[in-house]
Amino acid sequence: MSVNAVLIAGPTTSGKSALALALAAEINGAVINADSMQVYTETRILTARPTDEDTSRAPHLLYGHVSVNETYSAGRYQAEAAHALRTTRESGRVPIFAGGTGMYFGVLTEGLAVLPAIPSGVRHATEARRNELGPEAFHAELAKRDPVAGAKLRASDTQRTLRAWEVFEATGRPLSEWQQEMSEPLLANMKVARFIISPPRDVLHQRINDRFDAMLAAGAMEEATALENPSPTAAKILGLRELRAAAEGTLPLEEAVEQAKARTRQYAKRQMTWFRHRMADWNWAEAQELSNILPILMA
RNA sequence: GCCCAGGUAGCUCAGUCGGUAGAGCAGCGGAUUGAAAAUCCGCGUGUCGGUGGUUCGAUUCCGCCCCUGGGCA
Repeated sequence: MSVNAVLIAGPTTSGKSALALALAAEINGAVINADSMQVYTETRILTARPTDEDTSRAPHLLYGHVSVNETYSAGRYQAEAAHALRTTRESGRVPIFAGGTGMYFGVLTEGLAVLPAIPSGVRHATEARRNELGPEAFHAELAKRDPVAGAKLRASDTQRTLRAWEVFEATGRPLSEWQQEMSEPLLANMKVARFIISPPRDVLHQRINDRFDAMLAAGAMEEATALENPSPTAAKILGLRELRAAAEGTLPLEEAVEQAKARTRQYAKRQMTWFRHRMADWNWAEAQELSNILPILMA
């Protein structure tokens, strides 16, 4: 093997996890998670996390190690992935990163802006401020503190305007300045093989629909309703909102299921947009067959 | 069999007093630097059931046929 690490990305239900497992067994590898939602402990079904059977066949790192009551972030992923990478290499195994979160792959291959953690109190105060002012006035206030962010972001972009505001609030410096300095990519100076598993769209949609039905049959409803106070990050798990609404009786189950499936399809589409434009030079394969990637790995 | 109501975008529907049509959802395209399974931006994709007729022109008016739902038998 001439590579130090393997990256396998793909939209949800593309079969990337199964491929990563098969590859790990083949080349003495360890699978490291690159998915923002599979880190949560209590939501194995809803996030389609690898099973115990899977994890017994090869080491799996950064899966299900975080409670849904905790908030997670790209920054925390950077630290944890660095550690997982080190221990895996020390054990003599090949690290195989598998997942669907484009931004986390960015941490691996491009780095992340270097800036301090923002205290959670600042985030809460920032949200309260935006609610108080309304999106337009909040955006106008932001532009006074951080003109670059003000010009770049729309008032309607809740998430990014909040982020820009809280960074300025906590550090006294505009986010755009912090972003000038990037950390070293986790995989800097390593020989890396990169793959995208990209099934045809109609196949993907069929699999998404089927998988959600399977999740329900496997107890997704019980899993969703059992969660108490999921953090804002965990609350975004697809299907969670819909199933909880159904359990509360505010949405018919059939509609909840349709909405959850639709949102999953839309997510897969966003993933594909990212991959097409940010990972255009990766090795693209339609199916999760080992034979699609082994020749390239061994070359 | 007869009487109503309806057949318009993938779905639910609006509309055109005759000049080839528009909303929501779905879908498609794009952005993405610490909540990213999030957040944001852009785009109607259509034999207006079929067929004859009237008309310069029919999705719209008229006839017939087909289909769906309800009622009467």
